[in-house]
Amino acid sequence: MALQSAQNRSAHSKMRVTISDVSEALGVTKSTVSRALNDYADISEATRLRVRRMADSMGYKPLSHAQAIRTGQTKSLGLVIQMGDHDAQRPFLAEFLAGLSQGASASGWTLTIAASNDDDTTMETFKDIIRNRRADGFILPRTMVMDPRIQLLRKADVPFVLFGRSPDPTGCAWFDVLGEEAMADAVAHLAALGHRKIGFINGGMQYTYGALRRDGYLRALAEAGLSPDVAHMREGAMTIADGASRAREILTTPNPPTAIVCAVDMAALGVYSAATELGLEIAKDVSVISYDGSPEGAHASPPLSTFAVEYTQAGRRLSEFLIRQINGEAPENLRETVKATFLDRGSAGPPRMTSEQLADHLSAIA
Amino acid sequence: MALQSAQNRSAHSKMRVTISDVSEALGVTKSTVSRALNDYADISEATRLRVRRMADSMGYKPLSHAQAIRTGQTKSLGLVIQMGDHDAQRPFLAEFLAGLSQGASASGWTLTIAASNDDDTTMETFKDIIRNRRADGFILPRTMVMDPRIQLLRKADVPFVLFGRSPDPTGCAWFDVLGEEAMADAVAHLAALGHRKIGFINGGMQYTYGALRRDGYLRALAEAGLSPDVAHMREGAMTIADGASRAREILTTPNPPTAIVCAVDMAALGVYSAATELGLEIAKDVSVISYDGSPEGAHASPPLSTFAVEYTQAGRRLSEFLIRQINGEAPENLRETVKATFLDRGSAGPPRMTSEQLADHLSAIA
DNA sequence: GCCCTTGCCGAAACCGGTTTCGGTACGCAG
DNA sequence: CTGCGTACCGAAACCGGTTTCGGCAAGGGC
Repeated sequence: MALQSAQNRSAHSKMRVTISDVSEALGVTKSTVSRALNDYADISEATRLRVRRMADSMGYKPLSHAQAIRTGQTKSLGLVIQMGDHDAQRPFLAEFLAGLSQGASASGWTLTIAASNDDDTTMETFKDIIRNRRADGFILPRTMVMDPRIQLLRKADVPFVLFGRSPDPTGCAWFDVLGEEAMADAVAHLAALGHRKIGFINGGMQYTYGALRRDGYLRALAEAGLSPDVAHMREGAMTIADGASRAREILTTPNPPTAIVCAVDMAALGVYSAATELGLEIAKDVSVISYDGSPEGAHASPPLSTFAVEYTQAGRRLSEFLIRQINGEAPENLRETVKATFLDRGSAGPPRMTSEQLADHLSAIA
Repeated sequence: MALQSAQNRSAHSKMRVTISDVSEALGVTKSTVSRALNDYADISEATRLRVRRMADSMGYKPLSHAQAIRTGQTKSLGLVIQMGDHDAQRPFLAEFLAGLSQGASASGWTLTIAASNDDDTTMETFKDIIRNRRADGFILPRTMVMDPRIQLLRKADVPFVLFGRSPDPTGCAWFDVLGEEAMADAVAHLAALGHRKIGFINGGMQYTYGALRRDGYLRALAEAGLSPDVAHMREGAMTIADGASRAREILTTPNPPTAIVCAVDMAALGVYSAATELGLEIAKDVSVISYDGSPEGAHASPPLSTFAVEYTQAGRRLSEFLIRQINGEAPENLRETVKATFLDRGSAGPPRMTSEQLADHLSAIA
């Protein structure tokens, strides 16, 4: 009945129920309702309960915009997608967004997104969102070693969480997948299969994962008693074309590796095409293990063995962390890393030839 | 100087400049400033200009949340991503979002997105966003023949635009790509190459594009003087697996087609795997033309000939249309369709064998 | 010269919340 | 019985805008 009277109060039949509706139904002032719902100390437990119940039964939910003008909090998380970026992240975007959205809406928050083309507009986009208070904090995917976004948000004192880690962790919360562990596991796996020369094609070194994955590769190499060979190491491969050219260089060295570890799936698919071009068979002549768990890899032949990242989980944790940070928790306590899960799909096998035989085979074909 | 005084007014040095700052700087009331900026008729041209200039020079921009509580308009567009959906749309999501974001921010609007898993939560998500006024209107991708989203939004009287057309167009604005034209062009192209039997693998018939693309296929077949054969037509193929099983069925009929038109790229990639499995060579034994322009198709071998859709443009137009509709324009005037652009990448060639020879070849192998 | 529009702007209410400031009632000590 | 602190809630200001209402002055018709 209280509900009905509230609904009939206005000419609009389908009006929202406001805080005044609740307060009138209870015979108290809106300030009491507000403070009761926001757990102020000067509200008696009995009143708090009465208000809670009535608000629930009437289906009252405060309008976030109305709150925002006083509190300054929009209850929305910002995400700026950089389009100029290599298309490496695109296949995962849907999952990532789903995770972010889930984590946000679990606390009644929403997700505000913007896209930008180049780096300049990216920073302007951030500034614009901050100025107009369209978001209370930001999720920063693809953390870079020198990240202008971090600098900007630090200076503006706006909360943010990283998908990735940072070399300067002060005041940074993050969620990340241990790419270095994956690279190390990949090397160990290949060494156990009998490979003695294992190459490495890294991704962009401007990202913080670059150094991490390289170190993981080098560490596992050492642990396997193998020595690194700079002739078999390349970096900056984010696309299929990148991976193909790097692989061609590596495989045509005098002592080519019989296996290649890739930091990103796209580069691995480039290795596939380079191998085909050179007359080599993946998993037999040259083994490949990669990282990302992208669907394209599953459809390649042979299917690409790769370390899969759960982007939905990452998104969920990131928005949760960001909300908690906005609500006052220390960013240092909001850090989590998880391991990637290895999908052994068949692109890595025991070496059919030694490095020498492989070199002979290649020169014979050419 | 006006700017400085405004900034120094508060203890917070980096406060936004509010409407009061502007009005004080001009010696008028905020109501005058508000009406001047909103083009009210009872403001003299001289005053309007003075206000405009001062607002610009001070960098004043109204806070959308503050406006929202009076006007009810959030100045944000809603998009609900359905994750349960087939992964067909994922590769394009980034471009689509970028377009939406561009179109929105061009008018100072933002994009609020949410993800949902199943159909039930989708509708709840819509209701939730409407109730809490997180968006003023919605973009509906993947229009369905019986679309519960349209029903809901119609009843709630919330503006929306379709990415796709609707069988019940009353009150609907849309942007769409002419898939039927693409299918027709594909058939004509294949017929010109000499194909006499051309199969068709359609996508989901619950979507409005299903009937359209089928009709386009049938129309072009008739125009080429060819008769349709139900044995060579399948539907409901949205994934690689779907396409593969449909292709297997079609190619193992007594008089198999020498070419197959696919409504979606994923299905076409399924045709690839079925063909490989059957010992057939794409573009030689069986030609394929598809639709979507997905990146996966470009990396297949041979690269997939497909009709590409410009998702960025689609997104841009859609948010533009939606904003204009929210601002009062009639949805009937906000409709646009464009043609897809054919990317001839080599998966369609002249038939190496006739249908009969193909059938013999297949039975010989088996 | 007077009245009545019309143009233009200020004053104040309003939107839906939050927060500050007092004031009342009560319990308890002196 | 009085004084005082405390628990609890109402009144009102406030956030940053929009919108209604009314009033003043200039202009036009008679």
